[in-house]
Amino acid sequence: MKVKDLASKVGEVIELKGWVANKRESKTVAFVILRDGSGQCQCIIDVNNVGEKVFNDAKTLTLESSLSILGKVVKDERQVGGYEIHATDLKIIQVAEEYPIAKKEHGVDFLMDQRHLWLRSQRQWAIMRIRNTIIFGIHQFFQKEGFIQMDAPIFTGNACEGTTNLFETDYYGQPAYLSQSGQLYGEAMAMAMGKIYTFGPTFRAEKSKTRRHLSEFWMIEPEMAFYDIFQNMDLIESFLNEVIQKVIDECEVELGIVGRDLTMLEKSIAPFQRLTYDEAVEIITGKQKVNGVNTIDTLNGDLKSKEEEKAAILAEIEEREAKINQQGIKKGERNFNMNKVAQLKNSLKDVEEDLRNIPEWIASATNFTYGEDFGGSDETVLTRMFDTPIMVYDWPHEVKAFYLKRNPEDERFARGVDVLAPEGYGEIVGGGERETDVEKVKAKIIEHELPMKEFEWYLDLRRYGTVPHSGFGLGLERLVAYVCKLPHVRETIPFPRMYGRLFP
RNA sequence: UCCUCAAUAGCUCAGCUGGUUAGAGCGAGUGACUGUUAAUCACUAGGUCCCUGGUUCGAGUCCAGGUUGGGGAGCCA
Repeated sequence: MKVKDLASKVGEVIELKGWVANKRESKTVAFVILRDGSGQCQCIIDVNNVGEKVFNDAKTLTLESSLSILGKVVKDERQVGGYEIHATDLKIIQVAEEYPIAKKEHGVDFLMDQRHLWLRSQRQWAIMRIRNTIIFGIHQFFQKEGFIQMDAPIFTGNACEGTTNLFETDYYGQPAYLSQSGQLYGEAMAMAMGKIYTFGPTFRAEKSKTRRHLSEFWMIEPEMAFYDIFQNMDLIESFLNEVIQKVIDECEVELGIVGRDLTMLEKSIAPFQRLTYDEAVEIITGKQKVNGVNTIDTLNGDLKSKEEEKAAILAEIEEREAKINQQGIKKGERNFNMNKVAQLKNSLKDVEEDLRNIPEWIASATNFTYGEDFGGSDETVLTRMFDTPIMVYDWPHEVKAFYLKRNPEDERFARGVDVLAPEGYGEIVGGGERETDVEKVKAKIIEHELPMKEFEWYLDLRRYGTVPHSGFGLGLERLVAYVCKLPHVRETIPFPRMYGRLFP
């Protein structure tokens, strides 16, 4: 019996197995919040129903102790989930040692050290379930569309985008790298199957300490024969729309737990804004208005509202500190206010960081040099102007990967496309149409100073029945972070691997 | 690799311009109270103030170097 199925068992006596998520006790009655992986439910252990012995056992329960409870399901609107259990019996499996994660705010480093336990907390539980729904939704979408799932190798000899951010391993005496993309292999498979997608881990040794980088992350890379860049963009659009819609439909409870504001997420299910690089640059630099406003004015407006927000937080801190210092204040109320102040101070730090950043974004946007790739702040500035994801295509070929096709109308541009998620989440998809002409690919390999010999097999794909083809790569963790509106990708994967962290 | 901020009790943090035996809350333990939802009351036990060196009569506090972590840049998904 699982907590999620209680609705169908009202009035019956059932057994639940799980862990103590929380406990409150008094002389004659104890309240145990039991979590079983499917949800949480309050169990009432009344000495009059279970007897002295069982009640005394219940009193020994600590946080995260494991147990099974027998009891009657009772509907109670006050409870999370709407039901509670009136226990008739209880079997303790283990009384847990003192649990390190308390019911309070913790620091990131501490929580990361306790990741194996942190996963049990409600918020992490919700994120992992949303991740699962997204993964399943991705497979469903591609399978429905007739794609064949393929597994690209993880050891690879090809360093397709330079070796600086590759993990090198010893492969029977020769260097092998951990894959940073399965795309080249995906192209080969697409020539065999028509439409394929990879779904696997990728590794990048970037010594990045930012909210959107991991050293090990999961990437989904579809590759389609006979698709041009515009068909590619159509696919990206319907793909993301369907996956996000599935999460909205199926993860209402989980999205509620992570505190996701659905209005923005719902707005993103729509045709995406499509901009060429040139158009995007015009908007970033403020020369082109969007709905009557330009980026500079928008950012200055943001600056103003952040300042108001800061003032409001400061006022609330002052108010609550005054309350704390009042004579004769109840201890509980005092603690409550102290906790609030601690939270407020944290949000103050965030607001102050925004206040420092926004002027820098304005400066970086106004001074943007045509021809360069977008930086993190440029992406933020651009996405700030729209509610839906943005697809930027036709990039200056110098800043893009060697395998991208040039725009036949204008050779200055490569047919790459980046999808930028709203709300500051930046690039979640990178893709494009691939070069089909063997000589042009060769020229690019030379330009990028890549070892030609190792790419001979890739060139074969152009020698034997080359066709127009396109594909893209989606970063799973970035998508999860965006869907959940998390401040950092480290919470989107069970055991994040990033610069400076290998354990647990 | 660069810029920037931080490191004090198991946890979250105070500790002002260097000055006796370093504080609070949470958590833990004990007892009382209670159909409770991080909000009752009291008591108790918890510290190599990250490391090394320096300045000083005196360093948690100042300086230098290091270590670890946060945020960001670059690069990317």
